[in-house]
Amino acid sequence: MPKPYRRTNPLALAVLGLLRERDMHPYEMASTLRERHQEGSVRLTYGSLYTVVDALRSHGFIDAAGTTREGNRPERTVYALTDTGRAELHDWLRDLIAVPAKEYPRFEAGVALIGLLPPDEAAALCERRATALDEHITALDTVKTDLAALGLPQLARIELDYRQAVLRAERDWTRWFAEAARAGTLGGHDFWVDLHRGDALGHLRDTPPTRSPAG
Amino acid sequence: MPKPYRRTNPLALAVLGLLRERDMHPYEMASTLRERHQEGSVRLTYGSLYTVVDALRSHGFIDAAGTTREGNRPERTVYALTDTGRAELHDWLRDLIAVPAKEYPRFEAGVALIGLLPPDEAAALCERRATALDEHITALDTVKTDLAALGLPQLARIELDYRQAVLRAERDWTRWFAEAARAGTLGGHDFWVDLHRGDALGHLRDTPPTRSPAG
DNA sequence: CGCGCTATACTCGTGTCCGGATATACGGAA
DNA sequence: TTCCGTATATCCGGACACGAGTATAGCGCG
Repeated sequence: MPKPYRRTNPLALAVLGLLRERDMHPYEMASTLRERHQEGSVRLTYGSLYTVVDALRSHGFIDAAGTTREGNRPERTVYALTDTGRAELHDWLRDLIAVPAKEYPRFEAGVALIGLLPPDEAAALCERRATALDEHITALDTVKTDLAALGLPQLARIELDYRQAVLRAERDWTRWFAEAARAGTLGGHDFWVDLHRGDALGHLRDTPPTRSPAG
Repeated sequence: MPKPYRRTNPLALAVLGLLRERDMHPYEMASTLRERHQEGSVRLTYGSLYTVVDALRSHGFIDAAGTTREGNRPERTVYALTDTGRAELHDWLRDLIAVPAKEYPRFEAGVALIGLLPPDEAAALCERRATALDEHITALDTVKTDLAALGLPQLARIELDYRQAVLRAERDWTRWFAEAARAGTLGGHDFWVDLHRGDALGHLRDTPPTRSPAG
């Protein structure tokens, strides 16, 4: 009774996707992912890669297809996709796309506590963030034109379009918030200001009145 | 030489934020977070909570302020924020807001591999997702009006505004993609269709021509 | 008045993640 | 020739996450 596979690390999905094309050894998977700029959408670390490959093997989704050795280099184990592995890939992918999973972006945790900082500092930090996001977005533009120059069609770099769309929304919201915090137009602004009165040194108050600024 | 704190789990940030208000024992932190609907922006599980609290203590950010016991219930350890803890909270929060961290949303990994599914199936799945996102967004609307009815100002639920803004962008992109996939207007569409010719049963091809549809 | 349900308050074990260490090969410069 | 940086290829240990388990308390209901 092998316990069901938990589909945690998306790197495992990428591995299945690669093996659908051809047999590979782990290091080759990593280089191929890098070559295709997939490390932008899937977190890739060697430690995780070998853990994940082993988990997939123990669940029967991939098979060791043999080992090779070149000279005195460490032995390489080449893996191949099994039929259940192919089914798993298909199934996982469908699920990933059709059903939005709850994500916990770090910035959202920060926003929930942003009342702990004084309004003008919060605004300044958000402006910094918005600028950084702008740079990120234009950087993705150059990546896109680079890949287009290599002859890759839009479909082959579609996740960049997605990322840009989300980044733009993030930037717009952040900039809106910075302006609203400066202008004092947010509901609860007076309370926010009161909380940080006499907070010139920038450290946080000891005992806020009644309830948290964020709750 | 205590190794530097790595600021991994945002739950630790939330814990520091709570202790800034008043001393608490872990279970109380959990209930307070739930009460304030913060579990929407910070992942909260008991296992992690106790791990995180212990890590914060071992780094000197919080202190055991004493233990209490009611009747024969298990002993409760109450924690208090230290000065370094207060500084850490402030610093972490500033960093979280000003510097966008690379995130790896699961959907992006799926989008990168979406060429592995035939166009019409991909479109159908994306439409399902877009509908689910619509429901999510309206659900957040009711949460917002509920909290407003309780007298909480906008600032106290600002992270809901943020989440909605991002969800809307996600939904719009997803719907745009579904339509483009159906209409065949994406760059590389012919190639995409060819890949899945004769794929009526929905399983994936064995050997795709030359290169992956996503690479 | 005893039965089951929910709330309180942790604890533990297993699985996962990942930074850094290890070891060889190879090409070019000094 | 030897040194050094980079590419090849994997593994290990410890930190981390979290579901599931444990145990008591209190309350409502028949």
